[in-house]
Amino acid sequence: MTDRPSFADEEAVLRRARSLVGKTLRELYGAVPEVSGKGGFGTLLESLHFGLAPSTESAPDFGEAGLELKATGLVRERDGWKAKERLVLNVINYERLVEEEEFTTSSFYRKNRRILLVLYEHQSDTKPADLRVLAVGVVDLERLDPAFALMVEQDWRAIRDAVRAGRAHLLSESDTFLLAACPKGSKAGKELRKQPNGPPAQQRAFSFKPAFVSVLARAVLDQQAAAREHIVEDPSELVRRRFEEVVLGRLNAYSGMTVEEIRRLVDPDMTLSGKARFADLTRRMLGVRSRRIVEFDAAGIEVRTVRVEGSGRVRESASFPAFRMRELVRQSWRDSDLRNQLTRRLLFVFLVGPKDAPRFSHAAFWSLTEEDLEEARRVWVETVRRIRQGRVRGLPKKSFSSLVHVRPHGRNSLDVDEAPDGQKVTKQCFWLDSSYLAKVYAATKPVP
DNA sequence: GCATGATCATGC
DNA sequence: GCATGATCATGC
Repeated sequence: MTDRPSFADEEAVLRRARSLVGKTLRELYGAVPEVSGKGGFGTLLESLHFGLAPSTESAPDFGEAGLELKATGLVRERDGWKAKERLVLNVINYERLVEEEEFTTSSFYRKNRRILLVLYEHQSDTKPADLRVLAVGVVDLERLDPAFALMVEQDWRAIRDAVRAGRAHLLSESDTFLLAACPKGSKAGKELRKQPNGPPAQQRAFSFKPAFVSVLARAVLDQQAAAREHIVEDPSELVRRRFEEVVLGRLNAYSGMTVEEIRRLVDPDMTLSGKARFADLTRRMLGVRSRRIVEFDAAGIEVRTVRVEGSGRVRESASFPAFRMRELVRQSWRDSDLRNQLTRRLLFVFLVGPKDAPRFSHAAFWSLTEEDLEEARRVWVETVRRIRQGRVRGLPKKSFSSLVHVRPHGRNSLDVDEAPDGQKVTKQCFWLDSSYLAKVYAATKPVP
């Protein structure tokens, strides 16, 4: 039994929630119990502000209003607020999940259909009671962008089917797009739970992936980015096919065609000029023109167009956005922009042949392995070390790693970044090595 | 042929 | 006006 205050309805809960906006818990409640660590803010919020006892019930926190309370930290980025982390929802009961047939009657859906989202500004080295609430709002799965609702449902099915197949222990967060099965528990592998058709698996919870939380948060903040296009114009398409099939199907329809043939089909008016011309073409193959794609933003998908020479060799490495050295040295690997980029799902589009007239080969989704990430960490750590030492003209180059290296990425040599010690060098970024791209090409190339 | 440094065209 | 995605240019 839990001791629950009764909020008569949604409006009563929301009134209570809105009184938080712009404040910290210490401002509202004075001396508060000392809590720390992850979830500290959420724990205080439940007990102090809403009078909820800790609960592991399968029903939402506010039964009458049908609202599940969740808090999430945001950080301010150049182009708006971004979620600091994934939003962890209910723990997955593998044995129950495999029995579930319909999404809308699932325990996940019943618990999380409507979430009361409390957004606070994340500050490192700040006690939970001193974090400031930015906004509150309701995230209702039924009222989301219809494509999102269907993508969440598809992700739920993918996770369920993996558990049905006895693969709960192999679930990875990169298997899905918006909703993931994330490890949950003290230390990886320590908290094992039974799964019906396979070996004991680490405890996992359903979670919204960070990019999706950012989208949800910006909707609550009413700061949705403008001028964005959908890949899926008719959401019913997602009733029949999985999102990745829609994306790959759309691209792979052009397999074997030259870029000129594709250009005539997708947009005869476009000129194939500029260094990013094949990336421009890729967007039109997907049916959009804008660089901002709603579904890709929400799923954190990064598209990279890669040209492969006839021999299977890739000449150019793939760049990531330029970094600022002063920001880089303040980050930890765990929270770094590079790790964030590399744990996203990558969508590679391979063009084969001479640079003036290549043919589209195929497109494939790709995720880096834990081993790859460990190598990226090594490069990142060394980069930070050298910047701190003032060796900003000698950052890890291609010969340092066959996965990731550092190279200039400015508009020209006058486009500079300032090191912590004041030295100025051309803006730099991390690059994913061309030899790695060649490996991905070989691994994903369809067998003729 | 390759590593490294520099830059282009576009769109946000 | 700048970031972005990608290619170009140079020198060994």
